[in-house]
Amino acid sequence: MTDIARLAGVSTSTVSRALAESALIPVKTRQQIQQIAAEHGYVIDQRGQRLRSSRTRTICVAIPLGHETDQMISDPFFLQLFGHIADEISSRHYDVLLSRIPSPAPGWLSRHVQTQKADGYIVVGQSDQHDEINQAARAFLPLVVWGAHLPEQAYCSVGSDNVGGARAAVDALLQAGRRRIVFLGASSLPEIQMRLRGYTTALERAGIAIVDELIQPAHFTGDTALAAVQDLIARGVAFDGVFAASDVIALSALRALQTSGVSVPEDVSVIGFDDLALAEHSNPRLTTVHQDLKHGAAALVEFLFRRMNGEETPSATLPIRVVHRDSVSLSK
Amino acid sequence: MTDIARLAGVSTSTVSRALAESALIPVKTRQQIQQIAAEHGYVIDQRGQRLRSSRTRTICVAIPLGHETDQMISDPFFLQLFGHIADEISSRHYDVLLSRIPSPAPGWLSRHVQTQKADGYIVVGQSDQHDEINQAARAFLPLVVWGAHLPEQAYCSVGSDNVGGARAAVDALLQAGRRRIVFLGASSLPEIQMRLRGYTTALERAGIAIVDELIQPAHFTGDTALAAVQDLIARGVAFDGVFAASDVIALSALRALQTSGVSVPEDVSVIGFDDLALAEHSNPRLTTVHQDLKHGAAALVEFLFRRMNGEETPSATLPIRVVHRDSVSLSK
DNA sequence: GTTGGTCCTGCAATCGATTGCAAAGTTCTA
DNA sequence: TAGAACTTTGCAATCGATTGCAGGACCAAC
Repeated sequence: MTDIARLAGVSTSTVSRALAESALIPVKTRQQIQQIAAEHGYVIDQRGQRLRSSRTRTICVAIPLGHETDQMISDPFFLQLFGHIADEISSRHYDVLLSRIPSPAPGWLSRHVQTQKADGYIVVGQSDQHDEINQAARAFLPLVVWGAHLPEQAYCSVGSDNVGGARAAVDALLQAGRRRIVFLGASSLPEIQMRLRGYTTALERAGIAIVDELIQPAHFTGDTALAAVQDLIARGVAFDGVFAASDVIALSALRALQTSGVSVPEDVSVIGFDDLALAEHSNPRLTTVHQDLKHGAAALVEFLFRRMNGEETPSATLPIRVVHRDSVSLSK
Repeated sequence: MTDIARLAGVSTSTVSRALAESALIPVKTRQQIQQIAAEHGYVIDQRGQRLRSSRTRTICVAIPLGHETDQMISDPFFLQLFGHIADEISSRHYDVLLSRIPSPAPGWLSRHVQTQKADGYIVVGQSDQHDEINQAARAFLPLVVWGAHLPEQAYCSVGSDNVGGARAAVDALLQAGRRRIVFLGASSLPEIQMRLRGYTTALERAGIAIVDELIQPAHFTGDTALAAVQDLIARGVAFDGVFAASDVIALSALRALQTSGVSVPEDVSVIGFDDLALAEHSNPRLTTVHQDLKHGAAALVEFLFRRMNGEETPSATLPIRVVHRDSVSLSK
């Protein structure tokens, strides 16, 4: 900047103000200086600018992986949500900083915020970090979370109606005449826990007893789901429906059933959760619960920017709907 | 940091050195200072650190969209590649900064580099910015590009064997007895141009004339592909095979054919390019050309880090293979 | 007691911008 | 023509770290 100042025959103050379109500098001078800067390929160094002005024009998207360290960014659900978030942020001319937190140590979020790398934070998935997020949110306003709405939550969250969605999913299976319905999902995660609650509620309302054996853990990567279903079949456990807590898990279940010669949807009907792009193209096409990630991402970013302006925002729960395709039979 | 220094009864120099694990500070003092910092939740402010030390520990992934401004980050191919890249970068404990460049102005890359926001750059797709990238690469070493290997290329690129892959794809259709093969793709992009070259080469070798009418533009978003295929059918143009320059385009073509009552693969065989997760789950399952994005991403990041250490790296072309599924018949 | 060597520690300069304040220059008014 | 009012400019402090260099403390050897 000193060089540009010398070339323009003014001080760095004037250059700084000219490039910032300050009204203090007459339009003519402003244009001259901008011209010189452009000719010499000069752009403002973000390092200095950020230090002095404390604004980074960057949003950090953080993914805590307290529950399973090996989940990757390349997970389809995360990528699809992240894509929409990134589109929203970049259309507001902010940069997107992506941070994967493999094994969150106590205080990680507060510390991360303190590094001043970003003006606002979007945390994707609460993992098992509810308390940590709560604590960070108390001292730092521009923070929104994708996930479940939990009791005693001090932060702003946006997420789908997990309980209602799960209930609708199980109802769809019940309507298809299914009675012995398997639940596949990792109930250590808040969102999955709520889907499990929807599952039990729907069964109870239908007067069907909960069978512990039919509730099986399954991670997002899908491998454990495959094993769980194969194991059920091998042990001769009878079931005629599967509610998978995510589409990736559902696709694994589909594969396990098909390789065991079980026909879907006739012998066993399968319903997923998420409605990823994958679901529409699977074979048979996956019946699933649709989460509107595009609107979810828009809401997250909208709330975040309001918070960066000092405004408070409420949490939001997005409605969901069942998308009927071919993996659930119409009736038994 | 001043506060920590006061609390520890030392100078900021000592605190800085202690937190950086400098050998100048005795282990005991070092631990004491780290202890105090931890207790008070102090972490080094990146703004100051970056300004002073000129290292950001951040890699920027930039996507120039000179060819079609409306392509989004949520494009499945990009997301899948980006996911792998982000995994590689974050496993090296670097942050990932994502920058979408909707309408690249001349000099955008050099300017971006000058802002000092990142230590290295990965440009995904050359778009129509070959010259721009060349120019930036001359002054800035830590820059690698995902894309085609072009003549007079001054930068390091990693990409698939587009010509060979396309030739193999068309050969697969020829072996299935197909003779009137449609090409769907936006030939303004270098990578697609090479796939088009592979297409023409394969046909010429088989002694089949190139029919201009069968070469149709189609953007990555897929909508134009749908329209193009519908248009061909409506105009009564005869064809028995489709080579789509991407899986997303192939899936659109599949949909257009199916809604028109054309059976795949019997009436028309379809082959794609990319082998996204989508391809495996489509109906019929998509025969396509597999790009090994995981290894590609690993190579990109490996090369980038070598370049950040001042080393020169060559460009790489990854081998490719046809994955036979159900959208191409075995023979006519 | 002097010299020479280690081992620690802190002063002060530096990275590249932004901005409050004061001064200089210009125009307007009485 | 003096004084007020306004416009334009630059000085210098500041943001929060890092690091070369000098100096102090301590010890051993002669």
